[in-house]
Amino acid sequence: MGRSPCCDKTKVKRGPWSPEEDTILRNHIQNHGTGGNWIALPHKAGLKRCGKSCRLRWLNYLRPDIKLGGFTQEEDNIISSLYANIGSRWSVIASHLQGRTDNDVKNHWNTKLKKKLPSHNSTAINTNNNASNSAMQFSSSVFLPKQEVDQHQITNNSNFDYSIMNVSYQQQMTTSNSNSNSFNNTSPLQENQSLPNNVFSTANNYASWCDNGGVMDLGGDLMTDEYDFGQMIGEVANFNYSCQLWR
DNA sequence: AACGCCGCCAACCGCCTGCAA
DNA sequence: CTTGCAGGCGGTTGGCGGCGT
Repeated sequence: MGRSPCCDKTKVKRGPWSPEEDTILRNHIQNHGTGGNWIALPHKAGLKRCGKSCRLRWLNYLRPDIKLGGFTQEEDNIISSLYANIGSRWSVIASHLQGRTDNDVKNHWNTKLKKKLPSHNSTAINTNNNASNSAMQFSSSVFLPKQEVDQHQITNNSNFDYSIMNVSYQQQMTTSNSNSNSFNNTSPLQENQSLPNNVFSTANNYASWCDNGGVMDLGGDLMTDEYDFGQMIGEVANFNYSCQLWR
């Protein structure tokens, strides 16, 4: 038995939005908000559209903070890094890019970045579907290609200090297993001077972490009382790794 | 000029998740 | 605890425009 549709497809308009429809939707949301109910919104606004279609149109196109135009090299780097780290979690990736939507990021990846990907790098790109014992799995569902990074470290003399990952990984596992002893807010960078300070500059994660007083905002994964070493270290490692391969 | 191919991207589809009843 | 609904999300599609022949 299939799922019932969210609206009667025969009674709603589909296809591209007209400027008039955009104006109606924009005005309605700016004057009344979404009302917390997208399904009811088109009826209230006088639109013959499915509620989901209205939501998508607003989020991907009409929102005032939408950033239009091409992606910068820095944005490309962030997308590539995060994709290597967490796979196709486009909403999470988009949350790291001011004014970009998940649809934007997804389209950009599929049409541009995926083609730039070196073929030999294909095995290094993790999705959450191919995690295995050879990958490091963190509590935040981030999978790190340990062997790939390890091997790359050995063969390419990358300046990434992998030892810091081991320390942080063990701390993370210990904490999650014992369900106690929250992390203090000491940056791993402060504990290990061998990691270049500029390693975070592109992704801005370390800066964000400092700015937030040790709180890491990773889209939907807001860490509050404790620092998510696993996720951050995973991002750093993969960022370095993907940057090396990118060259 | 006409046609076909291809890339881009807006929009749709359907599954998953969270939450309220 | 179960069920149903709405929102959120990622995968996919289809239309359009640019470009080459």
